[in-house]
Amino acid sequence: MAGPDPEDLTARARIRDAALQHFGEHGFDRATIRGIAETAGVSSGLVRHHFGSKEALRDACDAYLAKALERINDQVRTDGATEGVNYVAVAGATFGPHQAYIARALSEGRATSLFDKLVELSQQWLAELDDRRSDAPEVPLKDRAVVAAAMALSIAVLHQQVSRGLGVDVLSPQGAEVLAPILLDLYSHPSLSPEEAAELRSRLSKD
Amino acid sequence: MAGPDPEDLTARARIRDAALQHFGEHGFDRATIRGIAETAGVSSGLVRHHFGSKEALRDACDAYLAKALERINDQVRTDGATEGVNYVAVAGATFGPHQAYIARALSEGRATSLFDKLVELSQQWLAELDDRRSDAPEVPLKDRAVVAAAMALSIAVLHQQVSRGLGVDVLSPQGAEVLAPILLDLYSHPSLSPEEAAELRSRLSKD
DNA sequence: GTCTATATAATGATAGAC
DNA sequence: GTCTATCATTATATAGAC
Repeated sequence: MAGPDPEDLTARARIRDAALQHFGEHGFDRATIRGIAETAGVSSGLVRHHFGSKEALRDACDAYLAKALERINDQVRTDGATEGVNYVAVAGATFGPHQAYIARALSEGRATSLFDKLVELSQQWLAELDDRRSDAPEVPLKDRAVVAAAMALSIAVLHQQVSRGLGVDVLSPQGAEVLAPILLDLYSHPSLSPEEAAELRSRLSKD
Repeated sequence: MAGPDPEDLTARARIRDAALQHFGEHGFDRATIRGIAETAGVSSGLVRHHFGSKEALRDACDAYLAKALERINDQVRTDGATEGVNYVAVAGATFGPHQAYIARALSEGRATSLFDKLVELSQQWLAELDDRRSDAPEVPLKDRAVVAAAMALSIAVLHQQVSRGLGVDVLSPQGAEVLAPILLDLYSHPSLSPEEAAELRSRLSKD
Protein backbone atom coordinates (compact mmCIF):
# COMPACT_ATOMS: atom_id res chain seq x y z
CA MET A 1 0.00 0.00 0.00
CA ALA A 2 1.10 3.50 -0.71
CA GLY A 3 0.03 4.94 2.62
CA PRO A 4 -0.21 8.62 3.36
CA ASP A 5 2.46 11.08 2.36
CA PRO A 6 5.13 11.80 4.91
CA GLU A 7 4.57 15.18 6.51
CA ASP A 8 0.85 14.54 6.15
CA LEU A 9 -1.99 13.96 8.55
CA THR A 10 -1.44 17.54 9.56
CA ALA A 11 -4.11 20.20 9.43
CA ARG A 12 -2.88 21.02 5.97
CA ALA A 13 -3.53 17.46 4.83
CA ARG A 14 -6.95 17.40 6.42
CA ILE A 15 -7.86 20.60 4.64
CA ARG A 16 -6.71 19.18 1.30
CA ASP A 17 -8.70 15.99 1.82
CA ALA A 18 -11.77 17.98 2.78
CA ALA A 19 -11.29 20.12 -0.31
CA LEU A 20 -11.03 17.02 -2.50
CA GLN A 21 -14.31 15.86 -1.04
CA HIS A 22 -16.16 19.17 -1.29
CA PHE A 23 -14.91 20.04 -4.76
CA GLY A 24 -15.91 16.57 -5.88
CA GLU A 25 -19.35 16.66 -4.35
CA HIS A 26 -20.38 20.22 -5.03
CA GLY A 27 -18.03 21.40 -7.73
CA PHE A 28 -15.42 24.09 -7.39
CA ASP A 29 -17.77 27.05 -7.55
CA ARG A 30 -20.38 25.78 -5.16
CA ALA A 31 -17.89 24.47 -2.63
CA THR A 32 -17.08 27.05 0.02
CA ILE A 33 -13.93 27.61 1.98
CA ARG A 34 -16.01 27.72 5.13
CA GLY A 35 -17.55 24.34 4.36
CA ILE A 36 -14.16 22.82 3.65
CA ALA A 37 -12.77 24.30 6.84
CA GLU A 38 -15.63 22.87 8.83
CA THR A 39 -15.14 19.36 7.41
CA ALA A 40 -11.43 19.61 8.13
CA GLY A 41 -12.16 20.79 11.64
CA VAL A 42 -10.35 24.08 11.29
CA SER A 43 -11.20 27.71 10.76
CA SER A 44 -11.55 29.35 7.39
CA GLY A 45 -8.65 31.58 8.27
CA LEU A 46 -6.34 28.60 8.51
CA VAL A 47 -7.27 27.47 5.04
CA ARG A 48 -6.10 30.75 3.71
CA HIS A 49 -3.00 30.62 5.86
CA HIS A 50 -1.98 27.33 4.30
CA PHE A 51 -3.13 27.67 0.72
CA GLY A 52 -3.57 31.38 0.08
CA SER A 53 -6.69 31.19 -2.06
CA LYS A 54 -9.42 28.90 -3.23
CA GLU A 55 -7.76 28.49 -6.63
CA ALA A 56 -4.44 27.66 -5.04
CA LEU A 57 -6.18 25.09 -2.89
CA ARG A 58 -7.55 23.44 -6.00
CA ASP A 59 -4.12 23.48 -7.60
CA ALA A 60 -2.79 21.71 -4.53
CA CYS A 61 -5.49 19.07 -4.92
CA ASP A 62 -4.58 18.49 -8.55
CA ALA A 63 -0.90 18.29 -7.71
CA TYR A 64 -1.55 15.84 -4.89
CA LEU A 65 -3.43 13.49 -7.21
CA ALA A 66 -0.81 13.71 -9.94
CA LYS A 67 1.87 12.94 -7.38
CA ALA A 68 -0.14 9.97 -6.13
CA LEU A 69 -0.44 8.53 -9.63
CA GLU A 70 3.26 9.07 -10.15
CA ARG A 71 3.98 7.23 -6.94
CA ILE A 72 1.82 4.28 -7.96
CA ASN A 73 3.41 4.04 -11.39
CA ASP A 74 6.87 4.13 -9.91
CA GLN A 75 5.94 1.41 -7.50
CA VAL A 76 4.69 -0.82 -10.31
CA ARG A 77 7.81 -0.13 -12.33
CA THR A 78 10.08 -0.95 -9.40
CA ASP A 79 8.20 -3.86 -7.92
CA GLY A 80 8.20 -6.26 -10.84
CA ALA A 81 6.29 -8.87 -8.87
CA THR A 82 3.20 -6.66 -8.75
CA GLU A 83 0.60 -8.01 -11.09
CA GLY A 84 -1.86 -6.07 -13.15
CA VAL A 85 -4.64 -6.94 -10.77
CA ASN A 86 -2.76 -5.49 -7.86
CA TYR A 87 -2.09 -2.36 -9.81
CA VAL A 88 -5.78 -1.97 -10.37
CA ALA A 89 -6.46 -2.65 -6.70
CA VAL A 90 -3.93 -0.09 -5.51
CA ALA A 91 -5.10 2.49 -8.02
CA GLY A 92 -8.69 1.83 -7.06
CA ALA A 93 -7.99 2.23 -3.38
CA THR A 94 -6.06 5.43 -3.98
CA PHE A 95 -8.37 7.11 -6.44
CA GLY A 96 -11.68 5.49 -5.61
CA PRO A 97 -12.57 8.03 -2.95
CA HIS A 98 -11.60 10.83 -5.29
CA GLN A 99 -13.39 9.70 -8.42
CA ALA A 100 -15.95 12.45 -8.20
CA TYR A 101 -13.24 15.08 -7.88
CA ILE A 102 -11.25 13.64 -10.75
CA ALA A 103 -14.31 13.50 -12.97
CA ARG A 104 -15.09 17.13 -12.33
CA ALA A 105 -11.53 18.31 -12.67
CA LEU A 106 -11.10 16.55 -15.99
CA SER A 107 -14.35 17.83 -17.44
CA GLU A 108 -13.33 21.33 -16.42
CA GLY A 109 -10.07 20.94 -18.32
CA ARG A 110 -8.01 20.67 -15.15
CA ALA A 111 -5.79 17.91 -13.77
CA THR A 112 -4.04 17.83 -17.11
CA SER A 113 -1.00 15.95 -15.90
CA LEU A 114 -3.31 13.23 -14.63
CA PHE A 115 -4.95 12.95 -18.02
CA ASP A 116 -1.60 12.90 -19.75
CA LYS A 117 -0.44 10.05 -17.53
CA LEU A 118 -3.52 8.09 -18.51
CA VAL A 119 -2.84 8.77 -22.16
CA GLU A 120 0.60 7.28 -21.65
CA LEU A 121 -0.86 4.14 -20.13
CA SER A 122 -3.40 3.97 -22.93
CA GLN A 123 -0.61 4.32 -25.44
CA GLN A 124 1.33 1.40 -23.98
CA TRP A 125 -1.80 -0.70 -24.15
CA LEU A 126 -2.51 0.20 -27.76
CA ALA A 127 1.10 -0.40 -28.72
CA GLU A 128 0.81 -4.00 -27.58
CA LEU A 129 -2.37 -4.38 -29.60
CA ASP A 130 -0.67 -2.98 -32.67
CA ASP A 131 1.94 -5.74 -32.52
CA ARG A 132 -0.58 -8.46 -33.30
CA ARG A 133 -2.67 -6.41 -35.65
CA SER A 134 -3.01 -7.40 -39.29
CA ASP A 135 -3.65 -4.03 -40.95
CA ALA A 136 -1.30 -1.13 -40.34
CA PRO A 137 -2.92 1.74 -38.42
CA GLU A 138 -3.42 4.85 -40.51
CA VAL A 139 -3.51 7.22 -37.59
CA PRO A 140 -0.74 7.98 -35.07
CA LEU A 141 -0.61 5.86 -31.95
CA LYS A 142 -0.61 8.93 -29.74
CA ASP A 143 -3.79 10.31 -31.25
CA ARG A 144 -5.59 7.03 -30.78
CA ALA A 145 -4.34 6.89 -27.21
CA VAL A 146 -5.78 10.33 -26.44
CA VAL A 147 -9.24 9.39 -27.67
CA ALA A 148 -9.11 5.96 -26.07
CA ALA A 149 -8.18 7.54 -22.74
CA ALA A 150 -11.11 9.93 -23.00
CA MET A 151 -13.43 7.02 -23.73
CA ALA A 152 -12.13 5.06 -20.79
CA LEU A 153 -12.85 8.05 -18.57
CA SER A 154 -16.32 8.64 -19.93
CA ILE A 155 -18.01 6.46 -17.32
CA ALA A 156 -16.44 8.41 -14.49
CA VAL A 157 -17.11 11.78 -16.06
CA LEU A 158 -20.69 10.94 -16.98
CA HIS A 159 -21.24 8.85 -13.89
CA GLN A 160 -24.51 10.53 -13.04
CA GLN A 161 -26.02 9.73 -16.43
CA VAL A 162 -24.59 6.22 -16.58
CA SER A 163 -25.69 5.47 -13.02
CA ARG A 164 -29.19 6.60 -13.85
CA GLY A 165 -29.22 4.46 -16.98
CA LEU A 166 -27.92 1.35 -15.27
CA GLY A 167 -29.75 1.79 -11.99
CA VAL A 168 -26.53 1.54 -9.94
CA ASP A 169 -24.04 4.06 -8.69
CA VAL A 170 -21.19 3.28 -11.03
CA LEU A 171 -18.68 4.93 -8.71
CA SER A 172 -19.53 2.44 -5.98
CA PRO A 173 -18.02 -1.05 -5.65
CA GLN A 174 -21.30 -2.65 -6.78
CA GLY A 175 -21.31 -0.33 -9.77
CA ALA A 176 -17.86 -1.57 -10.71
CA GLU A 177 -19.17 -5.13 -10.68
CA VAL A 178 -22.07 -4.27 -12.93
CA LEU A 179 -19.81 -2.32 -15.23
CA ALA A 180 -17.10 -4.93 -15.70
CA PRO A 181 -18.99 -7.41 -17.92
CA ILE A 182 -20.46 -4.55 -19.96
CA LEU A 183 -17.05 -3.11 -20.68
CA LEU A 184 -15.67 -6.55 -21.42
CA ASP A 185 -18.37 -7.08 -24.01
CA LEU A 186 -17.99 -3.67 -25.60
CA TYR A 187 -14.20 -3.80 -25.73
CA SER A 188 -14.16 -7.26 -27.28
CA HIS A 189 -16.64 -6.50 -30.06
CA PRO A 190 -15.93 -3.87 -32.71
CA SER A 191 -18.80 -1.58 -33.69
CA LEU A 192 -17.58 -1.40 -37.26
CA SER A 193 -16.56 -4.23 -39.56
CA PRO A 194 -13.36 -3.75 -41.59
CA GLU A 195 -15.52 -3.30 -44.70
CA GLU A 196 -17.69 -0.64 -43.11
CA ALA A 197 -14.64 1.15 -41.81
CA ALA A 198 -13.06 1.11 -45.27
CA GLU A 199 -16.28 2.34 -46.82
CA LEU A 200 -16.57 5.23 -44.37
CA ARG A 201 -12.89 6.06 -44.70
CA SER A 202 -13.21 6.39 -48.45
CA ARG A 203 -16.15 8.72 -47.96
CA LEU A 204 -14.06 10.88 -45.70
CA SER A 205 -11.25 11.33 -48.20
CA LYS A 206 -13.80 12.10 -50.91
CA ASP A 207 -14.98 15.29 -49.17
CA MET B 1 -33.40 22.77 -42.48
CA ALA B 2 -35.28 23.00 -39.25
CA GLY B 3 -35.04 26.75 -38.95
CA PRO B 4 -35.88 28.67 -35.81
CA ASP B 5 -38.88 27.88 -33.71
CA PRO B 6 -42.05 29.79 -34.49
CA GLU B 7 -42.66 32.43 -31.88
CA ASP B 8 -38.91 32.83 -31.66
CA LEU B 9 -36.47 35.55 -32.54
CA THR B 10 -38.11 37.44 -29.75
CA ALA B 11 -36.27 38.83 -26.77
CA ARG B 12 -37.09 35.62 -24.98
CA ALA B 13 -35.33 33.59 -27.65
CA ARG B 14 -32.31 35.89 -27.64
CA ILE B 15 -32.03 35.51 -23.89
CA ARG B 16 -32.20 31.73 -24.16
CA ASP B 17 -29.52 31.67 -26.85
CA ALA B 18 -27.31 33.95 -24.79
CA ALA B 19 -27.84 31.68 -21.80
CA LEU B 20 -26.88 28.63 -23.85
CA GLN B 21 -23.69 30.41 -24.80
CA HIS B 22 -22.80 31.71 -21.35
CA PHE B 23 -23.65 28.49 -19.52
CA GLY B 24 -21.58 26.61 -22.09
CA GLU B 25 -18.59 28.89 -21.87
CA HIS B 26 -18.47 29.67 -18.18
CA GLY B 27 -20.59 26.99 -16.56
CA PHE B 28 -23.84 27.54 -14.74
CA ASP B 29 -22.40 28.93 -11.54
CA ARG B 30 -19.95 31.35 -13.09
CA ALA B 31 -22.38 32.61 -15.69
CA THR B 32 -24.26 35.67 -14.47
CA ILE B 33 -27.73 36.85 -15.30
CA ARG B 34 -26.30 40.27 -15.96
CA GLY B 35 -23.80 38.89 -18.45
CA ILE B 36 -26.47 36.89 -20.24
CA ALA B 37 -28.72 39.93 -20.38
CA GLU B 38 -25.94 42.01 -21.86
CA THR B 39 -25.24 39.47 -24.61
CA ALA B 40 -28.95 39.27 -25.37
CA GLY B 41 -29.13 43.05 -25.47
CA VAL B 42 -31.72 43.32 -22.72
CA SER B 43 -31.84 44.24 -19.08
CA SER B 44 -31.36 41.79 -16.25
CA GLY B 45 -34.88 42.55 -15.14
CA LEU B 46 -36.27 41.23 -18.39
CA VAL B 47 -34.50 37.94 -17.91
CA ARG B 48 -36.32 37.48 -14.66
CA HIS B 49 -39.56 38.63 -16.21
CA HIS B 50 -39.36 35.89 -18.83
CA PHE B 51 -37.80 33.02 -16.94
CA GLY B 52 -38.31 33.74 -13.27
CA SER B 53 -34.97 32.50 -12.00
CA LYS B 54 -31.54 31.37 -13.09
CA GLU B 55 -32.45 27.73 -12.53
CA ALA B 56 -35.61 28.07 -14.54
CA LEU B 57 -33.61 29.65 -17.32
CA ARG B 58 -31.36 26.63 -17.37
CA ASP B 59 -34.35 24.32 -17.42
CA ALA B 60 -35.62 26.22 -20.43
CA CYS B 61 -32.29 25.69 -22.16
CA ASP B 62 -32.39 21.95 -21.51
CA ALA B 63 -35.98 21.74 -22.71
CA TYR B 64 -35.16 23.69 -25.85
CA LEU B 65 -32.37 21.28 -26.76
CA ALA B 66 -34.46 18.21 -26.01
CA LYS B 67 -37.22 19.62 -28.19
CA ALA B 68 -34.76 20.30 -30.98
CA LEU B 69 -33.51 16.71 -30.91
CA GLU B 70 -37.08 15.48 -30.90
CA ARG B 71 -37.83 17.63 -33.92
CA ILE B 72 -34.84 16.27 -35.81
CA ASN B 73 -35.71 12.68 -35.03
CA ASP B 74 -39.29 13.18 -36.14
CA GLN B 75 -38.09 14.72 -39.35
CA VAL B 76 -35.86 11.76 -40.08
CA ARG B 77 -38.67 9.34 -39.27
CA THR B 78 -41.09 11.18 -41.53
CA ASP B 79 -38.79 12.06 -44.37
CA GLY B 80 -37.67 8.61 -45.46
CA ALA B 81 -35.49 10.04 -48.19
CA THR B 82 -33.18 11.64 -45.66
CA GLU B 83 -29.97 9.69 -45.50
CA GLY B 84 -27.79 9.05 -42.50
CA VAL B 85 -25.31 11.60 -43.69
CA ASN B 86 -27.94 14.29 -43.82
CA TYR B 87 -29.07 13.38 -40.38
CA VAL B 88 -25.57 13.91 -39.14
CA ALA B 89 -25.34 17.19 -41.02
CA VAL B 90 -28.61 18.51 -39.62
CA ALA B 91 -27.79 17.36 -36.12
CA GLY B 92 -24.35 18.90 -36.41
CA ALA B 93 -25.72 22.22 -37.57
CA THR B 94 -28.31 22.26 -34.81
CA PHE B 95 -26.16 21.14 -31.92
CA GLY B 96 -22.73 22.22 -33.09
CA PRO B 97 -23.01 25.69 -31.61
CA HIS B 98 -24.25 24.24 -28.35
CA GLN B 99 -21.72 21.46 -27.89
CA ALA B 100 -20.06 23.21 -25.00
CA TYR B 101 -23.38 23.66 -23.23
CA ILE B 102 -24.37 20.06 -23.83
CA ALA B 103 -21.05 18.77 -22.58
CA ARG B 104 -21.39 20.73 -19.36
CA ALA B 105 -25.01 19.90 -18.83
CA LEU B 106 -24.35 16.19 -19.26
CA SER B 107 -21.37 16.13 -16.96
CA GLU B 108 -23.44 17.93 -14.34
CA GLY B 109 -26.09 15.23 -14.59
CA ARG B 110 -28.53 17.49 -16.40
CA ALA B 111 -30.14 17.28 -19.85
CA THR B 112 -31.20 13.76 -18.98
CA SER B 113 -33.80 13.47 -21.71
CA LEU B 114 -31.11 14.34 -24.23
CA PHE B 115 -28.90 11.60 -22.91
CA ASP B 116 -31.75 9.13 -22.90
CA LYS B 117 -32.49 9.90 -26.54
CA LEU B 118 -28.87 9.18 -27.39
CA VAL B 119 -29.05 5.90 -25.50
CA GLU B 120 -32.02 4.98 -27.67
CA LEU B 121 -30.07 5.69 -30.84
CA SER B 122 -27.13 3.76 -29.46
CA GLN B 123 -29.42 0.87 -28.68
CA GLN B 124 -30.75 0.72 -32.23
CA TRP B 125 -27.21 0.68 -33.52
CA LEU B 126 -26.13 -2.11 -31.19
CA ALA B 127 -29.24 -4.13 -32.01
CA GLU B 128 -28.22 -4.20 -35.66
CA LEU B 129 -24.74 -5.33 -34.66
CA ASP B 130 -26.18 -8.09 -32.52
CA ASP B 131 -27.95 -9.56 -35.54
CA ARG B 132 -24.72 -10.51 -37.26
CA ARG B 133 -22.85 -11.42 -34.13
CA SER B 134 -21.61 -14.96 -33.57
CA ASP B 135 -21.60 -15.18 -29.78
CA ALA B 136 -24.71 -14.27 -27.80
CA PRO B 137 -24.27 -11.17 -25.64
CA GLU B 138 -24.22 -11.92 -21.93
CA VAL B 139 -25.29 -8.44 -20.87
CA PRO B 140 -28.56 -6.64 -21.66
CA LEU B 141 -28.68 -4.54 -24.80
CA LYS B 142 -29.88 -1.53 -22.87
CA ASP B 143 -26.95 -1.61 -20.47
CA ARG B 144 -24.47 -1.79 -23.29
CA ALA B 145 -26.25 1.07 -25.00
CA VAL B 146 -25.92 3.28 -21.93
CA VAL B 147 -22.18 2.76 -21.68
CA ALA B 148 -21.68 3.05 -25.42
CA ALA B 149 -23.56 6.35 -25.43
CA ALA B 150 -21.38 7.66 -22.64
CA MET B 151 -18.27 6.65 -24.57
CA ALA B 152 -19.51 8.34 -27.69
CA LEU B 153 -20.02 11.53 -25.71
CA SER B 154 -16.66 11.39 -24.00
CA ILE B 155 -14.94 13.46 -26.67
CA ALA B 156 -17.43 16.29 -26.27
CA VAL B 157 -17.40 16.15 -22.49
CA LEU B 158 -13.60 15.96 -22.28
CA HIS B 159 -13.10 18.24 -25.27
CA GLN B 160 -10.59 20.40 -23.46
CA GLN B 161 -8.34 17.46 -22.65
CA VAL B 162 -8.76 15.80 -26.03
CA SER B 163 -8.15 19.06 -27.87
CA ARG B 164 -4.97 19.60 -25.92
CA GLY B 165 -3.83 16.07 -26.67
CA LEU B 166 -4.56 16.24 -30.37
CA GLY B 167 -3.53 19.85 -30.88
CA VAL B 168 -6.87 20.78 -32.45
CA ASP B 169 -10.12 22.12 -31.08
CA VAL B 170 -12.21 18.97 -31.39
CA LEU B 171 -15.43 20.98 -31.21
CA SER B 172 -14.46 22.86 -34.37
CA PRO B 173 -15.04 21.62 -37.93
CA GLN B 174 -11.32 20.91 -38.35
CA GLY B 175 -11.38 18.96 -35.13
CA ALA B 176 -14.16 16.79 -36.51
CA GLU B 177 -12.00 16.00 -39.52
CA VAL B 178 -9.07 15.00 -37.38
CA LEU B 179 -11.31 12.96 -35.15
CA ALA B 180 -13.12 10.96 -37.81
CA PRO B 181 -10.29 8.63 -38.87
CA ILE B 182 -9.26 8.10 -35.26
CA LEU B 183 -12.75 7.03 -34.27
CA LEU B 184 -13.03 4.87 -37.35
CA ASP B 185 -9.88 3.04 -36.38
CA LEU B 186 -10.84 2.62 -32.74
CA TYR B 187 -14.36 1.46 -33.48
CA SER B 188 -13.24 -1.10 -36.04
CA HIS B 189 -10.58 -2.72 -33.85
CA PRO B 190 -11.48 -4.44 -30.58
CA SER B 191 -9.17 -3.84 -27.62
CA LEU B 192 -9.73 -7.33 -26.32
CA SER B 193 -9.56 -10.63 -28.18
CA PRO B 194 -12.34 -13.16 -27.56
CA GLU B 195 -9.88 -15.27 -25.56
CA GLU B 196 -8.78 -12.37 -23.37
CA ALA B 197 -12.38 -11.40 -22.79
CA ALA B 198 -13.27 -14.94 -21.78
CA GLU B 199 -10.26 -15.13 -19.49
CA LEU B 200 -11.17 -11.88 -17.76
CA ARG B 201 -14.82 -12.86 -17.55
CA SER B 202 -13.94 -16.06 -15.76
CA ARG B 203 -11.83 -14.09 -13.31
CA LEU B 204 -14.81 -11.86 -12.58
CA SER B 205 -17.14 -14.71 -11.70
CA LYS B 206 -14.44 -16.26 -9.53
CA ASP B 207 -14.47 -13.33 -7.08
C1' DG C 1 -0.22 27.73 13.62
C1' DT C 2 -4.68 28.88 14.63
C1' DC C 3 -8.62 31.70 15.53
C1' DT C 4 -12.29 35.71 15.38
C1' DA C 5 -14.04 39.59 13.24
C1' DT C 6 -14.50 42.61 9.40
C1' DA C 7 -14.20 44.52 4.66
C1' DT C 8 -15.52 44.15 0.17
C1' DA C 9 -17.34 42.69 -3.93
C1' DA C 10 -20.53 40.22 -6.70
C1' DT C 11 -24.88 38.33 -7.64
C1' DG C 12 -29.67 36.65 -7.63
C1' DA C 13 -33.91 38.37 -6.50
C1' DT C 14 -37.30 42.04 -6.03
C1' DA C 15 -40.25 46.26 -6.58
C1' DG C 16 -42.11 49.54 -9.14
C1' DA C 17 -42.07 53.08 -13.11
C1' DC C 18 -42.95 53.55 -18.08
C1' DG D 1 -42.72 43.94 -22.38
C1' DT D 2 -39.01 46.41 -20.85
C1' DC D 3 -36.18 49.16 -17.82
C1' DT D 4 -33.84 51.27 -13.46
C1' DA D 5 -32.83 51.08 -8.81
C1' DT D 6 -32.37 48.61 -4.59
C1' DC D 7 -32.27 44.75 -1.26
C1' DA D 8 -30.37 40.90 0.87
C1' DT D 9 -27.33 37.22 0.74
C1' DT D 10 -23.17 35.00 0.32
C1' DA D 11 -18.50 34.09 0.11
C1' DT D 12 -13.66 35.42 -0.67
C1' DA D 13 -10.18 37.90 1.02
C1' DT D 14 -8.03 40.46 4.80
C1' DA D 15 -6.29 42.13 9.34
C1' DG D 16 -4.93 41.34 13.57
C1' DA D 17 -5.20 38.89 18.30
C1' DC D 18 -3.54 34.73 20.81
